[in-house]
Amino acid sequence: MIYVEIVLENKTRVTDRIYTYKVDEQYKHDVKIGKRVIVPFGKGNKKRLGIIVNILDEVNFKFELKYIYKIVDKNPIVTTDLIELAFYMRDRYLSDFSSAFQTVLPPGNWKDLEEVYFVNENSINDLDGETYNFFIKPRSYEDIQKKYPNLNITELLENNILKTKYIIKNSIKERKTYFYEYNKNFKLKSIRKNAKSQIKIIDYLKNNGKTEIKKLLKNTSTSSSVLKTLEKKEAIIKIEEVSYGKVIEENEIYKKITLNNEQKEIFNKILKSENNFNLIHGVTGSGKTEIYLHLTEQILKENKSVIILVPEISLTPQTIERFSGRFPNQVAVLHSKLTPTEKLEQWQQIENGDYKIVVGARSAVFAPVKNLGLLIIDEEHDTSYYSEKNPKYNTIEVAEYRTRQNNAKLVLGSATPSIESYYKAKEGYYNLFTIMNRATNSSLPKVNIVDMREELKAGNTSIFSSKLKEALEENLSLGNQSILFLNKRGHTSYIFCRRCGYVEMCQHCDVSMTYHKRSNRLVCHHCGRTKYKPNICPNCGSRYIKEFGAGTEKLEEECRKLFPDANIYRIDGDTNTGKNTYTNLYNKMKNKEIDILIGTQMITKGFDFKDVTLVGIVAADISLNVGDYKSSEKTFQLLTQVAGRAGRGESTGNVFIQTYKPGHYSIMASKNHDYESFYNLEIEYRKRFKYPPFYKLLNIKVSGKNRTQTRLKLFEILRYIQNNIKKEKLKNIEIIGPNPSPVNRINDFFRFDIHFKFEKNDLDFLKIIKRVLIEDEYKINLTGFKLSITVNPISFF
DNA sequence: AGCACGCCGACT
DNA sequence: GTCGGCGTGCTC
Repeated sequence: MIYVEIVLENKTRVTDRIYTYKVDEQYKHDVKIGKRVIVPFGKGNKKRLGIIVNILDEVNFKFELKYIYKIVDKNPIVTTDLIELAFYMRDRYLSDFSSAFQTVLPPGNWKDLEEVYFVNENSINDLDGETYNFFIKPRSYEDIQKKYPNLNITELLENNILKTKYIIKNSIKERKTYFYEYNKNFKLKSIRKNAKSQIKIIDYLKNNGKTEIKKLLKNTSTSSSVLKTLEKKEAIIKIEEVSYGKVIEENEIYKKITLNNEQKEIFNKILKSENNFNLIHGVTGSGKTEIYLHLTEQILKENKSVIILVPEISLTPQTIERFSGRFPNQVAVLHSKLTPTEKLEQWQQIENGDYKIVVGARSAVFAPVKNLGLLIIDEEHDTSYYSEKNPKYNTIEVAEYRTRQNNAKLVLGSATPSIESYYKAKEGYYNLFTIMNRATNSSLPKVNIVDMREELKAGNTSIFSSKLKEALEENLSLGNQSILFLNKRGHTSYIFCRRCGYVEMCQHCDVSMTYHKRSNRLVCHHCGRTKYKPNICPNCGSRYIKEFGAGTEKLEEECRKLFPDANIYRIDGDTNTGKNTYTNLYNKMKNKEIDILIGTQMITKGFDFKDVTLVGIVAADISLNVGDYKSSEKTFQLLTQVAGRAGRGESTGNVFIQTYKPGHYSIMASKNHDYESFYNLEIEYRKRFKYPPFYKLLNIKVSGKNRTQTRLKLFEILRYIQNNIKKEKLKNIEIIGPNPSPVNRINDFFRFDIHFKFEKNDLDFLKIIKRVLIEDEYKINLTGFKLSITVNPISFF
């Protein structure tokens, strides 16, 4: 007897485990790991979709197992490597099986089952014509109820007039094309001489071979009924082929550039090194992309595949052009703007080996390439590499796992590496390569810091400092382009004093307090302490203390007032809706139809605007005061990236950073283009306050309709965890909470958090969490509650 | 999450 | 005597 272990398509935590089924003799040779199966499940033997993850010869169960109902796939739809990866993710990120598998399976293949009813061909006389025709196409129960509410389906099934089968709900259909081919074994004599059309078709197919139906009918000017006749006579054979739409336009060739000595050295070292993990720290414009392209070329020569990941936001036509322009017709693209069908088609073509290069956003790390040889993560510091949905994976860790599986090279690149990655490089876990100079010989921009407190003292309360205003005026008169950057995000804003720059901080934690509009209170997300919003500044006594939050829209308004003759263009989440927004923007910039471009993060990635000579960062403090352990890092990265947009052409760029905290180290370091000194300060802070990379973080969030009960539920969970920590004598685990979540209520659900800090190598702690919350050792009743676990959240709160 | 089972009250 | 409300417990 053969047994299979399967993972079910699932919505609940409770049934989220592996189930074992028997395999009937008739399917014995058909079972393979990675195929989907339909199985009877539960007391009602309701049919469920599952995927085979293991095949066994013997098992030891105290009860009788059930037989699988049916095998869905002819061939496995996922490789064992990727199944292994799904298991790894469930373990590492404490997610459920179902969503861990969702990420590695082809898009749209892991959904609910639906039972459909269709007619038995032999019973044509048992139904009236209309009903019979209705049931030629398989119909769902609801569709039948709508059309024929009084039809007795059960009786029709019993009498074998209707049959049923299971389909996957809303699954994506393959695009199919049909061809005809001449059957060589056909005896021509059986065609009558006066059958002109038939002969015409046969002659055509004999001369031209396999032909698509449309083309065949057009070129022979015949009708499809003739084809039907010939098909019946078996003179011609119908062939069905899956066809694919194109996602990438034919691009201009992107010329190969010879690497300079610095780039060449890195290229060679990456290829030769024993260590497969690499980090390239190169200033903006240092030519990292060119190194990627050369590496890709080399790996392709070795007949291996390449995955290139870029942040979703920078997956602009310009980025895609570079790769598809250098490697025409070899590049697949995966990102969120594709339709489900396009996604599936790209996926299938990658799986077929039609494409050896995949460019995509984070989920492309799971692309089913054959023989992975190189995985590149560009802008590796970007937060979009953290998944916010289950499994809440870190793309870099997954990439490490996948490249290790395939003995492939991993290359991370950034102008501002994340503290974690740079630390790993310094520890020797990654090879570290540093490029200090721009490849194009253009120099790094000159960065000016504007102290906004001085502006206020001088009586300037507008968004623009006088220095930035003057610089904009001058740049406009010279006919050059400018970018204004304002990163307005989040719904809660902080409170600060416009006169002295004072920001309300928590007295017990080193973070700024967040203003909650609803309760008109300031809350510390760290310890949960609150206080009233002050009306006068506790530091200087001024009344200029207030909620901060001017967005890009306001900025645009002010800008138009100030420069009525300039061409001003704004791009942010609100304006970036259409498919061609990026292309339009790019062309407008290139044609100099825009003088001042206003935008959020969007404009900082994936674009090279050669003629931009001035960049103004309107409010550098926004990301600094979010009250998170990563806020300094984020600010430094953002400022450096935005500043890097300036002066990529021949003339030197100018950058103005407006801030109320001119002395802050992340602002100082970005002014001086000094990553190293920023890193040295930041890593000390991380060490002292037990943050990554020295400690790991874990967040448990529970939400529920009732405030008190939700809070108590979290205390109950914590109690089990604490007992285990005590039992196993684990040390150095810091517990913060349960506290209300930053946004305490969403959709009438109250949310509470517990945060843990634990030593980075303490796997025992993770095992405790797994036992308590995933394997459910204590049978914690969570009906009515939602539970969410995040391992290594990017933002602690 | 579903679904079946079972125990209790209301109604024929 | 039996129909159905919903609380409880299980799913290979």
